[in-house]
Amino acid sequence: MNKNDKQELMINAALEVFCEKGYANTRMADIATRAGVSYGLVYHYFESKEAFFDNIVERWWDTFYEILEAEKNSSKGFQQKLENIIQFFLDTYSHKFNLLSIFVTEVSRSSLYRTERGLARFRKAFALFDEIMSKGQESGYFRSDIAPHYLTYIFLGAIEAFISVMVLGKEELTKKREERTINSIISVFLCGARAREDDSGEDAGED
Amino acid sequence: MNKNDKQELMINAALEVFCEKGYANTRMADIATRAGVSYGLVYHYFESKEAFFDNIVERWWDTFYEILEAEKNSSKGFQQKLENIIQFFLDTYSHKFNLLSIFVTEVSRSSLYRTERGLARFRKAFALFDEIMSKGQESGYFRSDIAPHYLTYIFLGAIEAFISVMVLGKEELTKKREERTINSIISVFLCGARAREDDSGEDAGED
Amino acid sequence: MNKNDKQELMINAALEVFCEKGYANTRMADIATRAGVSYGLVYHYFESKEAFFDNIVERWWDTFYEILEAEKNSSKGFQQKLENIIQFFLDTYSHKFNLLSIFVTEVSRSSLYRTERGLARFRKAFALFDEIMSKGQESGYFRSDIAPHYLTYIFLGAIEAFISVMVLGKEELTKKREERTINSIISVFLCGARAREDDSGEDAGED
Amino acid sequence: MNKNDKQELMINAALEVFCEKGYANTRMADIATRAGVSYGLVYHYFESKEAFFDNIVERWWDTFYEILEAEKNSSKGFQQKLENIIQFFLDTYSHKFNLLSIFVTEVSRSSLYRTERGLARFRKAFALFDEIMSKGQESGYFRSDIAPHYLTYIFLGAIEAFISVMVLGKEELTKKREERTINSIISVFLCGARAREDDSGEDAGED
DNA sequence: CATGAATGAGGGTTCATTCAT
DNA sequence: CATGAATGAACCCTCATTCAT
Repeated sequence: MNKNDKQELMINAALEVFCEKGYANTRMADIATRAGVSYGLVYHYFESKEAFFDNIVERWWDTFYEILEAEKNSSKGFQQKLENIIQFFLDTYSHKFNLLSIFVTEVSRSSLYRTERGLARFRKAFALFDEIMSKGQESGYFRSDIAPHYLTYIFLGAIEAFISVMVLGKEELTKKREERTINSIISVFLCGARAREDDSGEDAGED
Repeated sequence: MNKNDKQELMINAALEVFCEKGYANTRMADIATRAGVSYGLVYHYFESKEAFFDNIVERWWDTFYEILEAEKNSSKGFQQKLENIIQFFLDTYSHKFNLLSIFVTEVSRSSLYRTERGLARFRKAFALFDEIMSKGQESGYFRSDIAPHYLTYIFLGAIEAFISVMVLGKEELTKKREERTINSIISVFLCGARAREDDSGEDAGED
Repeated sequence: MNKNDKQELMINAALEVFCEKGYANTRMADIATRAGVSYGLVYHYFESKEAFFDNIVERWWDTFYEILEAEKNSSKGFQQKLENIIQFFLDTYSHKFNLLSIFVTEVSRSSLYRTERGLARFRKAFALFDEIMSKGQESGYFRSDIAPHYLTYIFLGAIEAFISVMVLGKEELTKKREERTINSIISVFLCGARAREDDSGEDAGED
Repeated sequence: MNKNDKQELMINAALEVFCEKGYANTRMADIATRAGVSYGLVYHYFESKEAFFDNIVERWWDTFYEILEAEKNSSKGFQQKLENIIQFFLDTYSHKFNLLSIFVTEVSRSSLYRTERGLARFRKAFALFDEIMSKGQESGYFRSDIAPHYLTYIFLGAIEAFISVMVLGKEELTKKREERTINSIISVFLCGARAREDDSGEDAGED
C-alpha cells in the first residue's frame, strides 16, 4: 500500500466520521481507527486536525469553483447553467454525501470560517456566481433592477435550503425527485412564485 | 440586583461570547467573566453549558414561531406577510445581532441540531411556513404547481443567504439597504429573476 | 418550631441521606432538602459537613460506650453480658437502622478514622470490652490462655460480620432470627464450633 | 520500559496512595505523580478512577477466591484449612499491606459495594466458605446445629477484626504474633472461650 | 514510514462554605 | 434565626500533539 492509498483511506475515514459526529466531536483517534491505520500515522500525512479538516473542505470548494468556472465560461443558455449548478449539488449529494453533509453542517459554522481565509472562499464562490448573473443581466436574460449578487444570494440560498433539508433528513434522492427539485428552483427563481394570469400548472419552459 | 437581573446579565454575556468565539470555543469561564459574576454562579442558573446554549437558542425559535404564527393568522395580503417575515429577520439583525449570528453560524445546519429535538424545531417552523404557503396557493395567490414546502425552502433559503452574508461580513444595515433587501427577495420570489418583456433596466440601483 | 426541633429534623435527614448515598456522595444540599429546611440553615447548626457527620457518629459511640459501661458494671453473668451486647446491636439494627448502617459502611472507612480522634474511639470501646473480658478471665469464666483483647476481637468481629451482612442485604430481622443470631454467636463463642462427643444435632444455646 | 512495567508502576503507586489517603481523597494526579508518570498516561491504561480502583480490588478478590477454592478442595483436615486461611490474611498483611488495608478500610462494608457487582463478590466468597463449613459439618468435624453461613460469619468476622486492628494500628507482625493470632482464632473458634473443666488457669465458677 | 505510548494543558462540573439581606 | 445567592478551589476526564522505537 503506497502513500496515496493510505492518505485516501484516511480522507475517506475522516469524511465519514466528520459527517457522523461533527468536527468538534471527532477525535483524531476515531479517524485512525475508522481508516484502519495506526494512531500516529495521521500526523505523518496531516499537520493537525484543523489542517486535515481544511484539506477536506478545500476539495469541496475546488470542485465548486470548477463547476462555477465551467458554467461561467460555457456558451450554454443561462437556464441551463443554473440547472447544471443545481445538478452539481444533487450529484454531490448522491455520490459524495459525506462531503456535502460536512459542508452544510460544519463549514459555515466552523471557526475556520471566522478566519479571513474562510471568508475568502465564500467570496470567491460568490464572485464567480456574480459574474454569471451579471452576464445574464447584460445579455438581457436576467432582470437588471436587482443587483447581481442579490440574485446570487437568492439562487444559492434556495439550493442550500433544499440540500440542507435533504441532508438533515438523510432523504433518498430519486431521479424523479431530482427533476422536481431542479424544476421547482429554476421555475420559481426565473418566473416567480406568483400564480400567473394564464396559469395552468405547466412547467417553466425556456431556452 | 435581583435574580432575574443576574440571569439577564449572564444571558447577554453568553450571547456576546458565543457569537464572538462560537459554541465550541466558548468557556463557561468566559461567560462568567464577561458577565462580571463568579464562575460557579453560572451553574446556579444554568444546568450546563449545553443547557445554557439551548436556553438561548430556544428564545430565538420562540420569537420566530411567534412571528410565523402571527403572519399565518393575519388577514394581510400574502406579499405583506412575506415582507413582514423578512422584516423580522432584519429587525433581529439590527437589534439582536448576536442572537441571529448564533443562529446562523451555530444552529441552522449545525450538527448540534442532529438531535431529534433540534430537528423538531426546524420542522415546526417549516410546518408553520407551509401553512402560509398552502393558504396562498388555495387563495390563488401563489402558483399551485410547486409543493408548498418547496416554496418555503426557496423563500427561507433566500432570506438565510442574505442574513448569512450580512452576519459573516458584519455589514451595517441602513434603512435603504433594508428596503432593497426586502424588495429584492420579494420581487424575485414573487415575479422571478427573468427580465420581463417590458423591462427597461430601470429601478433599484446596484452596488 | 424551636431550635432543637430543627436540629433534630436535620439530623434525621442526615441519617437518611448518609445511609442511602454514603458520606462522599451526600451533599449538604441533600440534607437540607430532605429536612425541608433552607440551604444555609445547616451551617447555623453544624460547623461543616465533617463536623455534622462526626456529630452523628459520636452519638453512636456514646450509646455504645454506655451499654459497654453498663454491662461492665452489671452483676449479671458473663454470658448474659455478652447476650445483652449482641441484643444492643440487634435493637439498634431494628430501631436505628440508618445509624448502624452508617457505622458499618462508613465509619471504619471514613477519613475521620484516620485521625487520632477516630482511633481513640475504637480504642475506648475495645478498652471497655477488654475489661469485661479480663474480669471474666479473673472470675474463671473465660479461659485465660488467650489475651483478653483477642477475645474481644473475636467476639466483636463475629457481631460485626452478622450485622454487616444484615445491613448490606437490608434483611428483615424477626424475633426468631434475633434468637438464632444471639444463640449462634454466644454458643460458638463460648463453646466452639467443634462437634462435641455427645453432639446429637440439638439446638444452639446451652444454659 | 514496556507496557506492563508502566502499568505495574501505576498500580503500585495507586495501592500506596489509596491506602494512605483513601479512595475519596486520592486524586488521579497523586497516583500519576507517585508513579512518576504523566497525568494523561493513567487514562491510557485505566478507564477511570473507579475502574482503576476496581481493577485493584478485583485482584484482591481473585486471590481470595483462589485460596478459598484451594482449601475447599484440599484433603487436609478442617483445622488446617482454617489455619491456612488465616495464614493467607497474615501473609497478605505482611507482603501486600496496602492491598489489605484498602480492602479493610475501603471495600469491606464500603458503600462502594452497595452495587450488585460488589455484593456479588462478597456472596461468592461467602458461598465458597459455606461449602467448606458444610463439608466440615457433614464430616462430623463441625457441629451441625449452627447454619454453615453463621459459622462463616463468625470465623471471617473474627479474622477481619484482627486484621482491622492491625491495619488501623499499622502494627508490626512478628512470627510470634502470627502464631498467637492463628492459635487464638482457631482455638476459640473451635473450642470456645469458656474456661474448660481441666483448665489450669482456671475456674472460679460463676453465674 | 509506522506505531502507539506518553504528555499536559484545558475545560466542564461539583459542592462545601460564606455572606448579604 | 432564615434564606438562597454567590464564591472559587478542586478534580475528573479529554484529546490534540509529540516522540521514542
